[in-house]
Amino acid sequence: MARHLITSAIPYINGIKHLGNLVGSQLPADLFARYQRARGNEVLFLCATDEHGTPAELAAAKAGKPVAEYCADMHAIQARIAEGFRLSFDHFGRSSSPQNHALTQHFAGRLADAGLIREVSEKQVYSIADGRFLPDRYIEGTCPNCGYDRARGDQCENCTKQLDPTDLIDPRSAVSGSTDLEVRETKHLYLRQSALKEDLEAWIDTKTDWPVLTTSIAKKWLHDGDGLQDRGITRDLDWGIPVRRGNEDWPGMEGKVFYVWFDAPIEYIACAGEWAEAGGLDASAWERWWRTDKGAGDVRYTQFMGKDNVPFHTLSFPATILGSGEPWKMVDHLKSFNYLNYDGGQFSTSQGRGVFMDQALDILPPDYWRWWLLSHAPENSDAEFTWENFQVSVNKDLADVLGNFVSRITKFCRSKFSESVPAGGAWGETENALVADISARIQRYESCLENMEVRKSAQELRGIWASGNEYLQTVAPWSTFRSDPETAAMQTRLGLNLARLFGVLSSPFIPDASATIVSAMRAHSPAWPGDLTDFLTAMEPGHSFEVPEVLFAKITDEQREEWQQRFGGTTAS
RNA sequence: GGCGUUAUAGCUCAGUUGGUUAGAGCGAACGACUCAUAAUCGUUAGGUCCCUGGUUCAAGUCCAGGUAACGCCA
Repeated sequence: MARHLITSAIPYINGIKHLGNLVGSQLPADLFARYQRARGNEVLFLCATDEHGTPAELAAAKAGKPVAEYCADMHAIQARIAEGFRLSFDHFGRSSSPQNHALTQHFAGRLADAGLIREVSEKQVYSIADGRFLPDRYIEGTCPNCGYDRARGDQCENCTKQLDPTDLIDPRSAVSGSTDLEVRETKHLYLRQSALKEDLEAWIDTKTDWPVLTTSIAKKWLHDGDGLQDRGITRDLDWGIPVRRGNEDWPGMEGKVFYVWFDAPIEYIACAGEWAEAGGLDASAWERWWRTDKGAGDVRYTQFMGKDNVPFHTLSFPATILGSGEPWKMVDHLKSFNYLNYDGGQFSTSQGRGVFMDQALDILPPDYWRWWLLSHAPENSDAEFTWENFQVSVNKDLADVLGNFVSRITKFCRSKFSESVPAGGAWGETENALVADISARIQRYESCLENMEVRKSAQELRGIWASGNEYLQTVAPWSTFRSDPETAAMQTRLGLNLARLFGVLSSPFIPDASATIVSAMRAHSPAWPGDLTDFLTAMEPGHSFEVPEVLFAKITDEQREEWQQRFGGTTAS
């Protein structure tokens, strides 16, 4: 039995993510996890919320809540939505967990011991009224270049000129509007990524099976300009993981926290600790997934993420792990996704443009979204969501091809025979050919899923559903029935068994509908098909079933138009 | 301004290391069926593979230049 460690990029805490975020990491990771479990493999599937940093603090302030409370609330909301989409995390953790505090401090200590941390003194803008240092983009002022009065400390978005906060005329805090600012000297820790460049490159060179997109991004960062740059791992904030060197204080670093990019990926590991704790297990339970010296040698680790996250996962996080000198499990395969656009533009939180995860679940069941998103996943290039395409795809694939198949075969059997599998007749050439055809299709389906070819696997699955309709159309039991009821019974029996097969095979994509089909067939948690002839004769004559409710109601033109309107945003096209 | 990605049928997209007549689904037209969610099944029609030039016996595929869209960075 293979062992799969699977992680999805961890979503940031401030707000609800849109469909593009969902299809870029969590959803395909869930597909893979569900498939591997269905094949009987051992899976640990982890995700969490990324909770530290300035945006979280500001969002909390805006909501009028203490940041810890805000994060706890938002974590609960994101967890509920994830459940709504049937994301089957073994644990949905939090980067603010005690486990992550301890582990992040541990890594920092190890890196310091290895001589991979250096201290840097730098000048940053301090807001006296806010009582805090301000990151560049939270300082506003007048652009010295074009006179735009709302330029940010990192860049003027009017003339795009790159700025330093000290360049701004009449700078003020974007948090409070206060102009009572001063430049203060502050000390920070930097991870000497440059010293690990050779190790990182050697490691990446071993990953010959990674997509070109992934390795080329990594190589670019390794070689661009002066090569891989050292990176600050601390910040002057209140909310975060206090800077400590392992279990000890870090002189000079009092009151500072680790920078969110440093602690967030470590949460992948810490999350396994949270999972063990939640299940009442001891440390060995999670260490056998993460420590190659404690049983993780046979683990295959796959990460899912959007393309913007690739540098962190190919360089920064591996630098942390390699630099520690400890035997942590490193990623084996890294599946990255492009972006999903919304109706000719980008999803936009500020403009309310596009569909967000909570809204999606308000209007339709999760299977609709899962099917469309996965069958149109932005694997090779950016993809496009349009309501017309969504309506047509979902109606055709789910309602007409799959839903109607289950409906027609169960209703036919009920009207001509009864609500149990009919007896009589024997397979002929057509049936044997069908089994051979579907066997080949299943093999392709499995191989696509194994290789995480998301779109292709959806196509294969759809083809399997369609073969059921082709069969019924060819043998036409409704005609056969008049002259040869025995043969019609055999054809109907096979049709019912096909419905059960589709239920089982579809579970990674559309878990709810799959469960409905399987339970309507009164097939109790059937295993993934092995020998197809056996599988398609499993429901024997006399086995009772029920005719399920309509599996997928169609999306009407009225609904589509209403949603198009509602989610078009303030600058609707 | 630099870098990167993309450009294939009306739409959404496949096209492996260059190798006959460029594929799928949807949409369209026509036909079959009438068990079923006006569903299904079959057939057909649609392409100057963005443009120009080059390499080659052979280019959607490789190279150069251009155009357009998008993204990232300084």
